Amino acid sequence: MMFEELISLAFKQLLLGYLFEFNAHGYKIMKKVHQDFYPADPEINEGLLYTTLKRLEAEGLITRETETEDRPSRKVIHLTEAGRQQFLDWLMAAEDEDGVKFDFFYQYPFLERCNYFKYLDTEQVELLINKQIALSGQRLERYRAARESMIQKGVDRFRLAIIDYGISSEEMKIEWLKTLSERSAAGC
Amino acid sequence: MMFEELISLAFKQLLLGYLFEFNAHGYKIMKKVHQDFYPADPEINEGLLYTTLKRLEAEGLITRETETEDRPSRKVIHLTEAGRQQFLDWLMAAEDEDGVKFDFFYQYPFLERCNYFKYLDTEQVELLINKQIALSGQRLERYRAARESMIQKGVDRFRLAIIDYGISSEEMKIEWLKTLSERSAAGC
DNA sequence: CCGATCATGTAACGGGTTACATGATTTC
DNA sequence: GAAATCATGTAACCCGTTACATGATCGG
Repeated sequence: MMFEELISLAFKQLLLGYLFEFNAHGYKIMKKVHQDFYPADPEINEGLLYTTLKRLEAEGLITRETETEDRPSRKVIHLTEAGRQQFLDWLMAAEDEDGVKFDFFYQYPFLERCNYFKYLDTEQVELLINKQIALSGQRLERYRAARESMIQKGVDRFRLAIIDYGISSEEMKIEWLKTLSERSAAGC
Repeated sequence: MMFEELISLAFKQLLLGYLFEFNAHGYKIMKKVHQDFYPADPEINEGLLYTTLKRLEAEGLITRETETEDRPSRKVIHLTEAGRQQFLDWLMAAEDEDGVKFDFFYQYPFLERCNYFKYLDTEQVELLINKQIALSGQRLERYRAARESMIQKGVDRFRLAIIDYGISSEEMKIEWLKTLSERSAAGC
């Protein structure tokens, strides 16, 4: 069968996760992905979706059956046992390192700019920092609202913990940005 | 000239940043990138480097002059005025949002797994959490060591702030992981 | 002189984005 | 019957990875 060492990549894993929880057809998944991650409404990205589904089918991780009863003829997807197993293997894997030395550097794009702030004058730096504080504040609001709606929907404690991570992360950023602002002002 | 809306992507921007600070040839940059980001010693990735340099030259952001004096014939790179300007434009840009709703979700791969922890039993979850705590602890040590060497090298306060962000980030993660562990244990 | 390092490059391939094509069904 | 939405797909392109090719020079 030979697909054991196909490294589980981002989108593929996302699909397996969705399909582990419910059976659906492509369009439905697309809608849900965008509802979960994107605020935009054109609901694009059929490209990756259908090509990845084709690949998953070829790898024997899913099956797709055309539903002729429903008029627009959708293809209902089912996880195969191999697919289920591969998802669980990923879930229980303890390793997720990829060898990058300072991964946090890429996690927050602002840091890339910060790297060169010595070439800017204090006012410009102050402006950029304040912009970031505002952005983090906006994200905090969004995350807190999301947390509330998650509680009302009754999501499990692990998923709630994820949004808590997001909140802590933004709070930490804001604190760090304020310290940075002080340090920047003090150094001239 | 027409290259104004070429969105500045990760590696391209990294190169412009390096070249803003010093003139160098490809091989030297490659060494430095790996020294800064990768612990491995095979020092691979010529592919992206030289193709990107070619692209930057075609875009008029750099010039390359072959140094015939030095024997292995290196090509010394210089940022053009357009290149310098594009770097500064990026540096002073206040926007870095890309529309992803919960970007932090992708920032920490563990969260993707956490999303499905309700399907695992408490011991397995505990195991995975402890592994993450250990990993964060290792990173913390590395970052703190890096901070010390940065101080000794006399890097500017903004670059020091970047490593401080990394340290805060890992400390926050560890705290969050411990809370998660408690919550996980309490829920059964 | 042999291996390590310096130095520059090409080619194949991968996931992901963007844009387009197609057609059925629902809604107004 | 026109517009919106449902539903599936292809094709071109881009960044980045992996692997390979080439050759000069330096240290043992």
